[in-house]
Amino acid sequence: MLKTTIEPVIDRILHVAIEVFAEHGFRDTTIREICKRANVNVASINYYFRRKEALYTQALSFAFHEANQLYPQDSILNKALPPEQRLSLFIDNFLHKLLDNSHLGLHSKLITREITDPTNALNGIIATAIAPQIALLQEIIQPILGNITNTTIVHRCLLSIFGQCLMFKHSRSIIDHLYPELIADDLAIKACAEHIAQFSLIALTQLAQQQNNSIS
Amino acid sequence: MLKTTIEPVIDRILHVAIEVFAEHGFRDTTIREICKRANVNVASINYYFRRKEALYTQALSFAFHEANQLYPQDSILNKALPPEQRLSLFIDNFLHKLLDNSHLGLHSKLITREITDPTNALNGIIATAIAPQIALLQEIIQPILGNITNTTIVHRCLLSIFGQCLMFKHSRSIIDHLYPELIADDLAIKACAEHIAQFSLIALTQLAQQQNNSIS
DNA sequence: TATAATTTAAAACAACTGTTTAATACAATC
DNA sequence: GATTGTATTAAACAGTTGTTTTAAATTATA
Repeated sequence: MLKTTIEPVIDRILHVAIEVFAEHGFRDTTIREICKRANVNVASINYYFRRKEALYTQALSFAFHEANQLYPQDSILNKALPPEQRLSLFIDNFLHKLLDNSHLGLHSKLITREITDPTNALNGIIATAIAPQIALLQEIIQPILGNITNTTIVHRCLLSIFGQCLMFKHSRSIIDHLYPELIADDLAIKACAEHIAQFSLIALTQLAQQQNNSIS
Repeated sequence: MLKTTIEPVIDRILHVAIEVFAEHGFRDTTIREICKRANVNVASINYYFRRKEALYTQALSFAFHEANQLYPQDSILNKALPPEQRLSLFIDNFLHKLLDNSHLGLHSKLITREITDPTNALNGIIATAIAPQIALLQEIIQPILGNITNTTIVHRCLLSIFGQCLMFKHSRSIIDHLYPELIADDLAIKACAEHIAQFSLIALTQLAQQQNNSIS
């Protein structure tokens, strides 16, 4: 008897799991729902993954891996570029990752869920996926901040930038309701990314300048 | 037989409900857990509130009401104050509301949950509680933005400011993990509020100035 | 082909869920 | 004091959950 796809059962389960976990979260996702969509028996989950939690953890790793492949950061990593440009590229890349409406959108939704309502998997995610991104942004803005080396201040600036981006993801329900035109299409998203980059660059530059003035 | 408190049963249920809903979210909260903590029979919920959803809705309204009472915005509403000062006050008020560690912290957690993972109650909350706050911030920053009247740009600026604040709530798990010193105590929170105010004010002012230059 | 290992399937299990029932206790009113 | 409306209780109901069992089918191996 032919299956609906040639895709191996275990991959089919993982793909569907990302989908359903993203939609309903870990606790509200039922194994039976995943099995129904993946067209496999409930016992298969236990056979391949032992427990629901193990399936969830594997789905998360898979999501990160795929997200990094679909939105590469090569140009951002290029240290030869001026920091202002790298900042723009970083924000644009990050925002598009967050607001992706394709299959990948499920990934960022899954990760967002893990941040706002953590499970045991969060620590691993912070270490392997989130911390490196923060470190990258810090490396980018440090030259802009110039003489500002106080870590607390730098951290606050990092959060200011990430906060502006994540707003579009974490408070999506409100934006959809009040300002849907802001994220209507790819062009609108690009404009938002440019706004955040401009808004942040102005602030960072001016903060650095004020620091210089206070020293001299 | 004496009850553990003199507080009426219905109030006891509501208070405990806020607590448990904030901890576990609507769907993961069980009526039995609420009843256990409130020391009432499971049938009492049905007796007083008919359905779990009705209890949730009432708990949400109650949370907003209490939050507004504990963190009044009188000074912010004073239109005689300069907009720069009102902006600082607004951000400080908002951030303290978000990061309150007392009983009220449960309220903002409950509301945050509703934003990131909406139920049917969201529409009502946006209309009665969220939209007015956004309108207030818009009223405050409009004078700073000066000639910038393009609504899309204004909306993006609003989101930039709210995003910086909400970062501390929505991504609390990450901040607790990586930068716990940023929100260690009331003083640290106040410093964060000042940072956000300064960061935003610089950007808003400069954006307005650039607009003026491009016109002339 | 015969045997073993792997994969799928249906059904059952035990625990938990929101909600309802039916019976009782309590309070106020007549 | 009997009666009425309110409040509380324990138990049951019907449905769902993660997980396991047991058996059948499929595939690989000898």
